[in-house]
Amino acid sequence: MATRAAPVPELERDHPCFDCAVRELAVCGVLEPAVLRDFKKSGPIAHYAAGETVVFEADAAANVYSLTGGLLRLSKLLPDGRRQIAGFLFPGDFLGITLEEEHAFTAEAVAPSTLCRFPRRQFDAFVAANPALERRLYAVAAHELAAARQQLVLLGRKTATERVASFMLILAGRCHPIVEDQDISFPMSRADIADYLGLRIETVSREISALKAARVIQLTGRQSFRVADLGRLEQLAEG
Amino acid sequence: MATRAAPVPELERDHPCFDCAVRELAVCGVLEPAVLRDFKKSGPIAHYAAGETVVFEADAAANVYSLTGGLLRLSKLLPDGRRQIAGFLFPGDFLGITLEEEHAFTAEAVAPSTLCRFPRRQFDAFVAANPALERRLYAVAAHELAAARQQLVLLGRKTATERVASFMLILAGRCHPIVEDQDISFPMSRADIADYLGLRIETVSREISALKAARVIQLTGRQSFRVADLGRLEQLAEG
DNA sequence: CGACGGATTGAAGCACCTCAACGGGAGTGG
DNA sequence: CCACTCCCGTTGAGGTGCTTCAATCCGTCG
Repeated sequence: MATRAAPVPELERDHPCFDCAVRELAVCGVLEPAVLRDFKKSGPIAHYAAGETVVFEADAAANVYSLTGGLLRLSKLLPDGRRQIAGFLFPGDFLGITLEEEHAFTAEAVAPSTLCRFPRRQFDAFVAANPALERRLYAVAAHELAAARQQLVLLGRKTATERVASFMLILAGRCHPIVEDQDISFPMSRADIADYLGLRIETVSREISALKAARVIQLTGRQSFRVADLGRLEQLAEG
Repeated sequence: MATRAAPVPELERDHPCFDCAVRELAVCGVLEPAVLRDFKKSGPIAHYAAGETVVFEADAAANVYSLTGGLLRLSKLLPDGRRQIAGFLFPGDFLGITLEEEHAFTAEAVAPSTLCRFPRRQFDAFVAANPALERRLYAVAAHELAAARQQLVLLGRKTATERVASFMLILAGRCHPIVEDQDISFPMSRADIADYLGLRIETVSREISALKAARVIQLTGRQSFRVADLGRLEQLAEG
C-alpha cells in the first residue's frame, strides 16, 4: 500500500541497504545513500514468525518499523473477543504513523516477516532533518487514510458478495497491471479475511465458493486464486 | 477532530485572521503572524449553505480548505445510491489531505459553513516553505487515520446499540471534559447519522429511543441531548 | 494410520432491514 | 388564529441476509 518512490542513486555493495528488496518502495527510498547509511545504523533488522506480535495495542510507541518482507495485520479487539482487522501491511509499508504516545492497533505477523526497527526518537530526529522523508511520510499517511475511508464504505454499505469481490480486487490490484488468469497468492487465513471484511468465516467461505461456481475466479490452492472474469468481478464488487 | 495547537503570538487587529475563532485549532495555528498574513492573502473565505457541495468526489483537487465554522460531511455513493459517510469535519478541521489529483470523497455542508479556500499549488508551496506546517499536516493526517480505523471497528464489528452509543460518545467527546447533563447539540439529520454508522434511519431512531427509555441519555430537542449516565453509555458503546 | 486445525457445507435463528402508517414541528396561506 | 402541507422522525409488523450451530471434508504432521 506504499506509493511509488523516486529512483535513488545506486548503492555501494557494502551498504547495509544494498540488498533490500523494497528500498525504493519504502519510506527510506527518498534518502540519499550517505544519509541512508547513517539512518540504517540506528535500525536493526527484526524477524517475526507467523502469529507473533510486533506491537500490542496500547503499548508505548517506542519504535517505528519498515516492513521489508512478509505480511502484517493491524487489528483491534473488543472486550468480548470480537476482532476487526483495520488493514494489512505489505513489504515496503511503514508501521508507526502516529504522533500519539501509544499504538492504537495491534500489529501481528500473518506470515514470517522481516522489519527494520527504528527508535522513535532517532527516527523523529531524522525526519526533522530530512524534509523529503517528512513529505514522504505525509504521502504515506494520506494514502493510508484514503484506503481506510474506502474500507469504511465496504464495511458500512456493501453486501457479503460485494465485500469478498472487493477483497479479491484489492489483492489483484497489488499486481500491475491487473490481468486475468494470473496466479495471486494471499498468506492470510479465512479468519483474517473475515475479520478484515466484517463477516464470519463461514460467510467468506460461502462467498468464495459462489464466485468460484460462477467462474468469476478460480481457486488454485487454499491461499491462491486467479481472476477468470475481471469485468464481472468489478461489477460484483461495486454493487 | 483537530489536535490542539501550540499558542501563537498575538495578532494585530487589522490582521485578516484576527477574529478567526479557530486560528489556534486549525493548521494555520502553527504559522507566525507575518507568515500567516501572507498565507491568508491567497485564501478567500467561502460560504456554503446547508446541503451545498464543497467538493465532488472525483473532482480535480484544485483547492484545499480550512473549516472555520459550520459542519461538513465526507461521503461516498455506490452506483445504486447507497451512501457511506466517512466522517464529519468540525471547525478547525482541514479538508484536502491527499496528494492525489482528485478528491476521493464528496464534501457537503451539513449546516451553513465557512471555509478558507487555498489554491493547492500555492498551499503546497507554503507547506514546502514552512516545516512546521508540514509537520502539522502530518499530525492531522495521522490523527484522521486513527479515527478512520477506529470507525472500521465500529462498522465491522459493533451492533446497532453499540454503534449509536459510540456515536453519542464521539459527540460528547468533542466537549472537554465529558460531563453528564451537559447539553450537546448535533446539526446532522438521522439520515446522516445512519449513513455514518452503517445503519438505516429507522434503526438509529429505535436505538436512540431505547437509550432514552433506559435513561442513559436525555433528548433535549431533535438535534440535541444530554448524557445522563456516562458509565452506562461507555459500557454500551464497547459491548 | 489417527489426530488436529483450517476450510467447507448445511440447517435454523435472529438482528437489522423493508415497507408502511403515524406523529409533530415549521412554514404558508386564508 | 387555524387549516393545510411538507419534511423529518418515530413506531409497528413482517421479511431476509448474515450469523450461529453443527457436521463433514481435507491437507498436514506426528
